[in-house]
Amino acid sequence: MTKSVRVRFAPSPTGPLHIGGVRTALFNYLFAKKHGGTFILRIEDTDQNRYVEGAEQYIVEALNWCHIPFDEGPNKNNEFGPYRQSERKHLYKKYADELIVSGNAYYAFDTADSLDYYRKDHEAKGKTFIYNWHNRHILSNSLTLSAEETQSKLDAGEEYVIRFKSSEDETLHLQDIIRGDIYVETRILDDKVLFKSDGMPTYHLANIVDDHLMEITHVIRGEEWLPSLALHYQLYDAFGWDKPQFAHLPLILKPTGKGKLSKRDGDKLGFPVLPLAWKDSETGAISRGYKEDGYFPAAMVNFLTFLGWNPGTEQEIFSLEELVNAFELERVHKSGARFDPDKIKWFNHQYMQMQNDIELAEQFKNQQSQLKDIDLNYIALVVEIIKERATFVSDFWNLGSFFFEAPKSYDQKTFYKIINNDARELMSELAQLISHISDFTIENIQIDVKAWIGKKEVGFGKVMQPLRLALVGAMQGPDIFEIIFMIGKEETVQRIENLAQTM
RNA sequence: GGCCCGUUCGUCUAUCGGUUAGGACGCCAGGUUUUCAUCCUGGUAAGAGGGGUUCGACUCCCCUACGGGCUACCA
Repeated sequence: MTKSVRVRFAPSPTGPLHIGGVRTALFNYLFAKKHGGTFILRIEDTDQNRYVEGAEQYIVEALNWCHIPFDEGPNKNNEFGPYRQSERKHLYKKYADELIVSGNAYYAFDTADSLDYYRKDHEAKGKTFIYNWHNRHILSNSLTLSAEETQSKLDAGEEYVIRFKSSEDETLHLQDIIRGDIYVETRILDDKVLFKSDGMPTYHLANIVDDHLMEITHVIRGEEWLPSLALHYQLYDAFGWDKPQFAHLPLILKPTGKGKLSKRDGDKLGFPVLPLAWKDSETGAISRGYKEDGYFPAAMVNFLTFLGWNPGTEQEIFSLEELVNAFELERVHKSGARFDPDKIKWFNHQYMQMQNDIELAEQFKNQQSQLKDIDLNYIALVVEIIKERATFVSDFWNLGSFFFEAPKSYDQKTFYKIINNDARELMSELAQLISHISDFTIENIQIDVKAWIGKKEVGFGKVMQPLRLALVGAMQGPDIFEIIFMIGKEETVQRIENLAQTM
């Protein structure tokens, strides 16, 4: 029997999760659900200096808003917990020690200053300083020091780190579900710090230990981790543990220009890069979020899934359930994908059409104070008419304010175009006509008005243009007879008379 | 600089040795709407370059160029 799938999303709480992180979480979720597995949230807060208040809560809220909740994580199904690495602190030292005993790691006493000096010195000579086999024998560590010296330094409470003893001459064969076979020479790898002088493990140690303890079967993470894969392989081997399978996701790139999408791009480029708005506690600056900008979570999830993945068919609109069924890691791309703010808007427009009118009406009502006393069913009828032209609920008011209140002004250009004695007289007559329509249905209004225009032998435009101006205030909006029917006889007559008077 | 990964229309992508290289976003045009938008139809536009392998390469291999990532006691 194969082990049941267990994947984890392991962000570090250094700020709000951005859209790239959301996609990593999403692919983990999709993969887990596709295989009936478990999706775990693990908070990698081993760097106390970069910890940001509220970040963890943000991550949880973002996942929930996207409807990709985790099955195990902080305060949820504690079977493999705790899920914050800071709360697992006591665990890691033992494993680091184990590696020292087995000869796979060693104590290093080099100060940050001295390493800094080496790096700068090498850089000045056009070389790169790498702490590994070629120079560890001349640096200050338990490999160069005698056992007694090392022990006395330790006893004296001198600061130390524990480094992995990377092998000197080995070719590692790494395997990635998305990228296939990768070969790396260990001679160019450095002896990464596993355990920091502050008593915390580094990412590498904590990650491997936790993935092992939490019985993670598939590590799905961003491409930025690919260079670390060699180290992680060596770590698993050093512990004698089975490795999970790995999949490194392509990065999301800026819409234009160079490099990967960063948190700062959003405000700079005029679109959100965050799922939820975030207020920086230091600067007070607020970064917009997809939620607050009016995106439907399902639209964002749909769009995000198609960044670096596709089902191989021409279908683009997928519910989350369909996504789960169709998702395959093997079809994930190797190369980075540029983020396209236009396309996510298009997705939102598509999802708008699938939304329930009453629910949209509720949102609309909550956003627009003018709607406070308007019947929800009437708002829903308006929504039904105007949503096909809308991308966001916030578009509704501009698209259909005239369903709720008379125009406050008239479009100047159109007004001067249609103003003449003819029009004024026509409008007065039209108001009369409409006020006498007894069975006020769209069909009847249309038939009567058109018949009247035909009888008057004036062009349709002569009547329809001022009529639209009277009702809407501008040359835009849905079918005129639909508007007349919606706002009702009295209101229509009133608006036509208003225009006539203004003329 | 070093190491690793990548490279099909402007963008997201299909293609897994034989296709008029398909779809979507955007853009342009036409139609519908006697308005605007939506919508519909059509159009624009691509295999980085050079070598191989092969009867035949977008597809396989190599080189170059370009892009991306990493190169911390950060994740």
